[in-house]
Amino acid sequence: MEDSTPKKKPAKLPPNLSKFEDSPVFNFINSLSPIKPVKSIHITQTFNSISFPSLPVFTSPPQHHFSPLKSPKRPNFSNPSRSPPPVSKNEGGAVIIMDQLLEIFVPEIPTASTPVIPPQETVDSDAGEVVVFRCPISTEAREQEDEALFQNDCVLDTIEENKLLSNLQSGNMRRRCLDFEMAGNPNSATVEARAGDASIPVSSSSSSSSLRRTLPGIGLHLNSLAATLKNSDSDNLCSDSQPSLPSSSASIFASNSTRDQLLLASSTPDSENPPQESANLTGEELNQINPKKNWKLMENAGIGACKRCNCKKSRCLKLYCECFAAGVYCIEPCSCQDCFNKPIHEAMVLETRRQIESRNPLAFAPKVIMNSDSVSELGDDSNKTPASARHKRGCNCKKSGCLKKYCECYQGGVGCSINCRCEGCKNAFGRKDESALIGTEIEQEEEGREHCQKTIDIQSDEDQQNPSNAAPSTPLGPNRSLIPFPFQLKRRLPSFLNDESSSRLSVRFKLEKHGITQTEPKFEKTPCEDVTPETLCNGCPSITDVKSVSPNSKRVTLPPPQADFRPLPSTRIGRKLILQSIPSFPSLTNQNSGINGPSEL
DNA sequence: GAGTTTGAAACT
DNA sequence: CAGTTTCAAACTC
Repeated sequence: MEDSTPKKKPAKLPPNLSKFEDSPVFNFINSLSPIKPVKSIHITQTFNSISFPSLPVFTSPPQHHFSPLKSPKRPNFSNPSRSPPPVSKNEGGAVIIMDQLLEIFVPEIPTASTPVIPPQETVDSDAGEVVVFRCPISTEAREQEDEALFQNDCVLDTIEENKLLSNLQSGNMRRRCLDFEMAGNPNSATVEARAGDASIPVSSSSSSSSLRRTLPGIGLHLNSLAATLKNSDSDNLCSDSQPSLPSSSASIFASNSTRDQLLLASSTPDSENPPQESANLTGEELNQINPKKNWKLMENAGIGACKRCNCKKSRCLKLYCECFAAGVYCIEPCSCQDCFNKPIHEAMVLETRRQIESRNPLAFAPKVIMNSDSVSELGDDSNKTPASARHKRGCNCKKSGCLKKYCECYQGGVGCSINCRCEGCKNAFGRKDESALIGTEIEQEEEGREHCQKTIDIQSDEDQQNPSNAAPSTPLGPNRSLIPFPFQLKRRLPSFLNDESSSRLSVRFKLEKHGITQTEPKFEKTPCEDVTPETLCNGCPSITDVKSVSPNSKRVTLPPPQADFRPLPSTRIGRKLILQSIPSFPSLTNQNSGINGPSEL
């Protein structure tokens, strides 16, 4: 890490900086701040860097890329996690996420077998940096293996594939986010490539090996996988689902950010390891050749993760622009005019972002926030609508009845809350009036339920003890269980880890798989319903995306409401909303093995 | 694909 | 803080 860091800094940082660092004042500040300034600053020029300053909560979307929600399409992806992870969390989270991501690709592989990412570099550095530098090492090897396994798995299990696909889909966003970050990162060739133009093709032109270097492997990897899968299964899975799914832009954002990190991390490794590329790239290469085509395919597949804006007057420098709001650069597929949201205009983008944040520090925060309690619930079922998830500000719908994507709550896959000023709310995910009922009573009631559920989960957990179950601690578990993790991890790792939720996740997934778990009433009709299985829906998110960034953003990602799952009104209602901006306390204490990454960290 | 509707974002 | 305008996504045809 350090090696790379120094290189970067000199270039970007003013000469004076070093002096400052040495100054007593600087040292003092350093001692006070948990975050190490130097590294973090540098990580990349991405938005994130900027965002950090503002609020921990917001790791800016771009950075971690965490801009989960926006990717509206990805919402599914991101599972709502509980609390917004503080910036510091991200660091640890990043590592974890990586693992999980890998796992996603290689669902079957037992975590234990895989070497864990070396914790070394991590701790202090920013999430961004950490990710970048670290991942390369352990990740690659692992990734390759995973890939191979993955392919095999694909053949074996269709369902699994679907899920994977969904994940991959979300990957689009990641990739973009990744790109975005990359832009900031001097090291990445990608940036330059993009800088010239958003044209993705850049990568395509280069040879496969070169491509690797140029493009972040993960992003490509995801794309390729998606493409590959699509051919086989994707059609089945996503095509329909996506459209219907409410994309939570906000959630997407959050998820995105997380994803981005993942991508970034993974990407780095790829670049370093050309060899892997070949393996992964089969699909990729194809994609690169026809970026547009790929894009289209992905969209069709429901991958929708990729956001495309169509801005004409905002120059993509206002929140009107979904890309900008999500913390990602506009890319070729965008139909925007006079776009300034490109790496070449990074300074402007950052400045604008800064201004917006100055006006509204939460502007780039995930729009959908999770209730602290929700994690356990949601975490289990990625598919299900997070009971406690709610839109940060609430909507103001007058005519849509909160039943269309005009409504941010609906779009985010969450119910309306007392914060909403909507009229005639009919939000399928939860009406405002329902939330109004929120009371301690309900909460208690709910808790009772949860308690029961936990008991069940625990039991099941015990019963199923397998490697995968071990999963409780590790994301590696079954494919399904894995999927949700990445999102959750993003922002709230700490709290997340503490919960049993992680363990429950795996278990629950299994149960669901067997049809054992479902207790919740079915949702009337959610977008995803028709098509699919929960997972898919989640994946499809129109995105989860999260448009953004704050730690929350990660959380933001809400799974699109699932047909099968509808949180009981009581459930949702009962929860208190926690402003994500406030970082949850990292509860490192219990971390069990819950998650590989964290535990190791 | 063009036009309309809608509600968030931005502005006053 | 409220009202108005601008904007682009979502939606409809």
